[in-house]
Amino acid sequence: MIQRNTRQRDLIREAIARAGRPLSPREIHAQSRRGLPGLGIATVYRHLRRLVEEGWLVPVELPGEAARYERSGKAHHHHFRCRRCRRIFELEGCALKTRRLAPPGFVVEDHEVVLYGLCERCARPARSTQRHPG
Amino acid sequence: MIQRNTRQRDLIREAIARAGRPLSPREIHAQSRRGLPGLGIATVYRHLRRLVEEGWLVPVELPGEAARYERSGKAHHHHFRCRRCRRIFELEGCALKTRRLAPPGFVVEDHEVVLYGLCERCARPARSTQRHPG
DNA sequence: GTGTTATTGATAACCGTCTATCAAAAAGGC
DNA sequence: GCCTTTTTGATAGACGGTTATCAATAACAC
Repeated sequence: MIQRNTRQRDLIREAIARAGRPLSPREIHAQSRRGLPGLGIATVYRHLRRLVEEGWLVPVELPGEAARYERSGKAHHHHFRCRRCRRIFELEGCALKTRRLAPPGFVVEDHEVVLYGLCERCARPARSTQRHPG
Repeated sequence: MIQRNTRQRDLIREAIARAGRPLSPREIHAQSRRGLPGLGIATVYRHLRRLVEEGWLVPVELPGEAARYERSGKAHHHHFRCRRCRRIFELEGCALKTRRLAPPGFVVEDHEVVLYGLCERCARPARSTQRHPG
């Protein structure tokens, strides 16, 4: 059960640490593969599970799609999902009013806020990505 | 393409209309079955799809589990998920502050808020559900 | 380097949800 | 009731995400 350091493990952690936003297993696989083309998807899932168990990672669950993973230990925050590129972005802080959230008798332990829309890149006017700009 | 009225369709709509909270396909199946034991799950899915297309229903998407369905036309609101009984409850209104939700350049089109905790019934002190109450 | 044992990659299998298929049953106009 | 067309129920299968299996490979203590 002793942990060994492997190139695969390092690459996976590096991909997440450098991303600046929560990544899906697929994204992590694609990114880590750049440094080791033979990297298998099963290895990515194995390490994700382990890193979550170790407390180094936290999953960001989303409706109808694969969970994303981000570094643990961050301040309370929420996420933004771009409808065009489907990437998840981290938002700062929490915009939820804390009073009278649920009916009497209900115990609120936690909450999740997800914003949907277009990220900065995808929201740029079309002309900036046109093939034949004026 | 003409719509026929069937007992199955009526039962499914009735289950949703009477529930007072969003139901999963499984919950709808279980409930409707009381009035028609032979009702198949495929029929439930077929009608859910159709009722969504017709605009009578809206899906409530949730991370890592089947969507729930509720009547359309309700005022903007969010949901509560009980961690114990796993039922989803409707909350009144929206507790989200609307200013500066996302970084500059991001376009926020929509949002989702989910509270997690214990519903009124599951939050009750254990003694109220003990087998041998004093 | 050697040996032990963890780790890896490929792939089959799994899981829950949902959809397609199709013969049998039922709705509804006549 | 009769006929046409929709709907139904059972089940196989699709689907995306994830995990198990297992022989080959690699880490690392010596």
